[in-house]
Amino acid sequence: MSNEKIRNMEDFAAISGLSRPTVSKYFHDPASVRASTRARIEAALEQYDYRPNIFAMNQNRKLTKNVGIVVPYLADPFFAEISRVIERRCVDAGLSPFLFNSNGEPGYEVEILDSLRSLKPAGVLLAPIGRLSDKSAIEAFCKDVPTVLFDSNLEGLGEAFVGSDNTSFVTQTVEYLVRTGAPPCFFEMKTPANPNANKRRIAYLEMMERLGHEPQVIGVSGSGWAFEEIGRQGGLKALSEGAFATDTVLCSNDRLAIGFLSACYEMGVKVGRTSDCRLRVASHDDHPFSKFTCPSLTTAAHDYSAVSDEVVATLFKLIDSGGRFDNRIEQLFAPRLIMRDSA
Amino acid sequence: MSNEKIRNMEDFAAISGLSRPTVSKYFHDPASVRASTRARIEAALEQYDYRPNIFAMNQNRKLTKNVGIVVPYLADPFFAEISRVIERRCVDAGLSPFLFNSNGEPGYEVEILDSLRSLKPAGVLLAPIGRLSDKSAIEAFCKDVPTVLFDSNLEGLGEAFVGSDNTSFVTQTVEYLVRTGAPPCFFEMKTPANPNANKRRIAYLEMMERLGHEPQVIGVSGSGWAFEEIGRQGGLKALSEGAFATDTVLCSNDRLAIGFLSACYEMGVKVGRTSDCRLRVASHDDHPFSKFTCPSLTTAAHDYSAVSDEVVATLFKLIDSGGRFDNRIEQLFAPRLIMRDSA
DNA sequence: GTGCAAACTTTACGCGCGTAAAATAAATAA
DNA sequence: TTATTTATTTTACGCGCGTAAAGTTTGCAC
Repeated sequence: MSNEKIRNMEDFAAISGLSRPTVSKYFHDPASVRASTRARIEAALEQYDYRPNIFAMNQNRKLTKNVGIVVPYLADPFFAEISRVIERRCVDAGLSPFLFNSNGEPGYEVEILDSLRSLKPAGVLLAPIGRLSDKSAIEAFCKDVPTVLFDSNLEGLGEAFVGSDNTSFVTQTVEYLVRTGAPPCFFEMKTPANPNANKRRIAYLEMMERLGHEPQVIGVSGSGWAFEEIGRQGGLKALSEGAFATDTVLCSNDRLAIGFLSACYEMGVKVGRTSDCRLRVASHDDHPFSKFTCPSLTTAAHDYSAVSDEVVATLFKLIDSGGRFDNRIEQLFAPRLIMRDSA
Repeated sequence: MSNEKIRNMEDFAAISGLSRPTVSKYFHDPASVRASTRARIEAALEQYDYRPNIFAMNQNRKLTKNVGIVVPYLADPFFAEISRVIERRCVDAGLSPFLFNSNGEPGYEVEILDSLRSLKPAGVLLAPIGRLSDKSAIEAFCKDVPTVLFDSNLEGLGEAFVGSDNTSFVTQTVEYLVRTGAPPCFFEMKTPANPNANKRRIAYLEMMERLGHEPQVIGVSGSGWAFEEIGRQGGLKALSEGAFATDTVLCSNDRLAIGFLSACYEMGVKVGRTSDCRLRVASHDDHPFSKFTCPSLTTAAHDYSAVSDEVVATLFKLIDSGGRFDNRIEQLFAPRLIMRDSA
């Protein structure tokens, strides 16, 4: 590395013996310049490690290379994990991802979208908070900025949706539970924040009917995103009231199940599929911690990798198509049953 | 909202009947203009919801209002939580936080710092990966950008460090465990990623000596950030070998303890402080999930709120001081013992 | 060698704002 | 009232780059 000071692209172009517009073109798309030119630039880059000023770049570009990633609740390892993978894919594709956390607060979600607007992003990947989201604000945003929704589908919003097939989650778990024991009761939040929860309840009811069993939904009260605590409190209450018609409980999601299992433990209710157990518990999501619950949690796993691949691929397609699709695309991925000790 | 199009600050200044430099000054610091002027701008702002172009703003400002927040592993809810609080504090102070996740990869940590450099941030809050971090790269970065370290202290790097007092964690837990039962064995990773782990082991050894008990450190193998799995595997091995000299185990951190508890459960080792239990287990961090383990985990809690307040306050002081302190500041906060069922 | 397209250079302008300097106006103190 | 401080306006320049247009060179096929 030399010690001559490269102050701007002008300087850098000079020392690499090229004109500034050519260098500018290279940074816009390295493949757009001749191989020999590219080599010269890259050699100079090694020597002087110049980087274009991103503010000046983005100021004039009609389309920046910025990508916004917005998740509803980053303290949930599920979102931490998926946003990590998405970020990486964006970087690999030469885009600059910016990660934002709505933290379950619809007002903050809107604020994020507002500040995202001024980043002039090429596209945005948005996992909305859900039921409580300010849909008209999101709709307005999607009109201005090419947006792909993921995780939670808000009907009609954004150019595309990529997520997991909620029905298939439940179909698989219910089928498994019925095949191997008693038909499950369904344990969920009465007023879930996330629309996926509604799809799962409906799928449960349909599946139970199809299999000829009486469904039983136990809705616990509580709001917000402290699902574990809600599951625990609801579990303590339901267990002490003997609310479950069968010995099998299917939780709407793993975080609820984590709380429910802690309630079972506290009340001395042994969970598992062996004969000495009083309850079987299963759930959905394959939360990173579900392997470490006591007992380990039987659940249905999102196809993380497929979802994140597809959500990024869809965004790239969207950007290439100039930010609009003719028709809104919906892509659902099938989950996979993970059998562990709890059911 | 009117439908006249405000294209830039020029237009906006015109409709609010002021000059552009005055408006510019307002956006730089609202308190720097007369109250009546401020009112006029804010009235116009309501009507036209103009926002300055952040790229043009940052291009010329010697000091931007950007703040970088870098955490080593966002899938750890501890970091998700603390970064959330810090982000919020920054927004409230009129700064623009940008959150980055090193994901335990030292190479990526350096990449993040590189791209942060070009954001020209007023300051950076960095929780380094730790032992594996590229210290010379971080040192070079800290020379260029005012940086406050938090969570893990890399000696001498950055202008300040804010974190929890690791010694106090261990002093409190060991004291409690000894007072209420057998002296603890210490369960940790052989080659921990995080320097805090070393401080905790040393504190354990010192405390045991002070109390006149024979220390026993059980170091489990494994690397990376999958602490739960490492704790589980190490736990299974240690339990089956009967490696623990006493009936009390103190884990270096909660994530390890979560894995260890799942190993205990799997092996039918009952954990708790009642007489029918074979093992007591305690730990450190008060991980968001430690309340939901089976049994719930006795641990020592970071003073999240004090740490995040102080880390942000320190950054503000640093920015006000022009990016440098005369002497490197270290601020440690005392943890608090959280007694639950596991010990 | 001719012809031609692609790549490159030169020139020139603009983006939206920061910021400095000098002149003017307004608020405050005396 | 006058002097003084503080705000504001005017003017003017620059930041680092995108990008368009017109001319020049290069590589390549024939």
